[in-house]
Amino acid sequence: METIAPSRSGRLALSGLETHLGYWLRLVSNQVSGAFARALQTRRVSVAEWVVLSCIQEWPEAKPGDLAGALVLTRGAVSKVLDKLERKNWIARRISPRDNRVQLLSLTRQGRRIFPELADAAARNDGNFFDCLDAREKALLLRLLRKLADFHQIRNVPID
Amino acid sequence: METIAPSRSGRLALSGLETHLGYWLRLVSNQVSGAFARALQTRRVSVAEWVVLSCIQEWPEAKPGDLAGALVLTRGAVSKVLDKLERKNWIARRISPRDNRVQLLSLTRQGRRIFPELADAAARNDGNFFDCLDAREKALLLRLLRKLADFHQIRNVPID
DNA sequence: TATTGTTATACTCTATAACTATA
DNA sequence: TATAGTTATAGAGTATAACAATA
Repeated sequence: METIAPSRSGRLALSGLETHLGYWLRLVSNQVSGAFARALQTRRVSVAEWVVLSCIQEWPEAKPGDLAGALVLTRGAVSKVLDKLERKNWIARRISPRDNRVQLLSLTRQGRRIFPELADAAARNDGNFFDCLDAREKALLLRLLRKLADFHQIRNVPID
Repeated sequence: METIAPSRSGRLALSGLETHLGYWLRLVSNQVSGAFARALQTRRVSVAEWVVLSCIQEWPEAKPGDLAGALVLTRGAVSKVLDKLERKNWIARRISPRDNRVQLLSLTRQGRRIFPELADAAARNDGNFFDCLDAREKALLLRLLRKLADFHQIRNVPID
């Protein structure tokens, strides 16, 4: 059987790509996100649903338009995610008393019950992944990431 | 106009999500990847095409099956990316003399000409993004990311 | 029989843009 | 007219599984 040249480390050598910090960031980030997405998938929840649910939990009376802005999604895309969450009976839409065009979103009783379960799964996923770093290293990584986020004024909530 | 509560930093507050390192990793990673994807898009190139092109550049005589393994894609998905690159005349498929089922991939003359241009765009994108960190911080970030990648034995090449 | 690559099909996710209803 | 949310449509990207050629 013919094979491509393996690198010393066991990882396929890609010197061109590997020299970039962005490459490593993507490699590691995709692994964490992928693991979490799979954890959610066993509960038939998409990452977008989880993020939207979190936002509604965090911002009582959030409006679909606000979510679209924060998540950098179209209003149409948000509308569909909300449909899914509503069909699961995790969120409710009610018309704003101040403006009949506007919806105010909230968690239902079921939504408030399921949220901490998913949040725990997220925390466990995060914990498992980063526990190979000691407290100092974690703080360092967080500081560097926040510095990058601040510098580039990243304001949106990442979805995928 | 009604609005959701803004945080001190200007970023929407999401204390539940924000406490996780994975959140910040995803936030920053998505920003770098997104910027690069947009840079590629102006040249009508997808990230998958770029990654596959890089692999073929790096591993002469790479085979589609190897790429599927390295990129964690199905052979069908790889086949389609190769179709696109072949239609652009950037790569060539030739049958292995040792096994008629196997294809050996290579860059065409055009592919060899375009590759450094895209690699430069990648380097510029990376440079711009991380230049707000000094050399020590960059080295530190790289060390932490590689530690995570090593610990979790991440071997695949990230695509999205 | 097993393997390599291709293809038909379906699904998910998202954008664009037209639409409804309010303001 | 402008805005909030919905929906019809289309496109990208990927997986599953059946397929053809070869081993």
